[in-house]
Amino acid sequence: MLAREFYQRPTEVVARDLLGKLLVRIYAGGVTAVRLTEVEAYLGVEDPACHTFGGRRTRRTETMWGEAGHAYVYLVYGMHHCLNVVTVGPDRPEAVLVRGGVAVGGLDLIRERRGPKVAERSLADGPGKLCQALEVTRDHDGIDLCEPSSVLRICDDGLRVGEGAVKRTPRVGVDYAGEASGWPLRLVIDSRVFSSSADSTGF
DNA sequence: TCTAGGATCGGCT
DNA sequence: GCCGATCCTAGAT
Repeated sequence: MLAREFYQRPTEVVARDLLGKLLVRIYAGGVTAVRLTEVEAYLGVEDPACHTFGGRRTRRTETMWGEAGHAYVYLVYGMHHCLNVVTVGPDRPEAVLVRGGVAVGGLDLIRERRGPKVAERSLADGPGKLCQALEVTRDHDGIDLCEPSSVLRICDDGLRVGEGAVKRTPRVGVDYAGEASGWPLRLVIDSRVFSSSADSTGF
């Protein structure tokens, strides 16, 4: 399990280092896990795309104003949840949006949540899908990812993601943010590198 | 109170 | 590629 210090670093560094890590969900029915392949950095009060831009502090965003290493979960479009991890520290309301990953553990349980017809690579390749796959809801807003008993945690299993494997692009769905919508704060790695047939070049 | 719009997804063309 | 679903949040009145 990643320690608090991991999250207390600059948001872009945390985002970069989250790629390849395991997001693990522990619940009554078992354990599921997703390896993270897509994240976005949201840089707080100076970032027009961020929920806390300009110092906005509301009931929804309260978790972002707290300690690093906690989960910030909110509802978008009235029906999908989005999971973020809070970074930096108190009164620096920044976060990394977890946009997608590859299901690697508890596949049967994930399929129960996502449906039997969904292609394996599509089980968690979007922020809403990932939350559905791991049964993450607003009930988890504010939980501590560093607490040993936490039902949601992020682990390092030793996989190393080489710099050459990381692609940087503008963030998705933030056209309203003007110039900031073009900032290259979305980080992705090719999920195919995790298939058994791929070689490990670049890692 | 009221209202506009959203850090998405899946089905249909 | 387009479009509707669906409801909460934030900001305005």
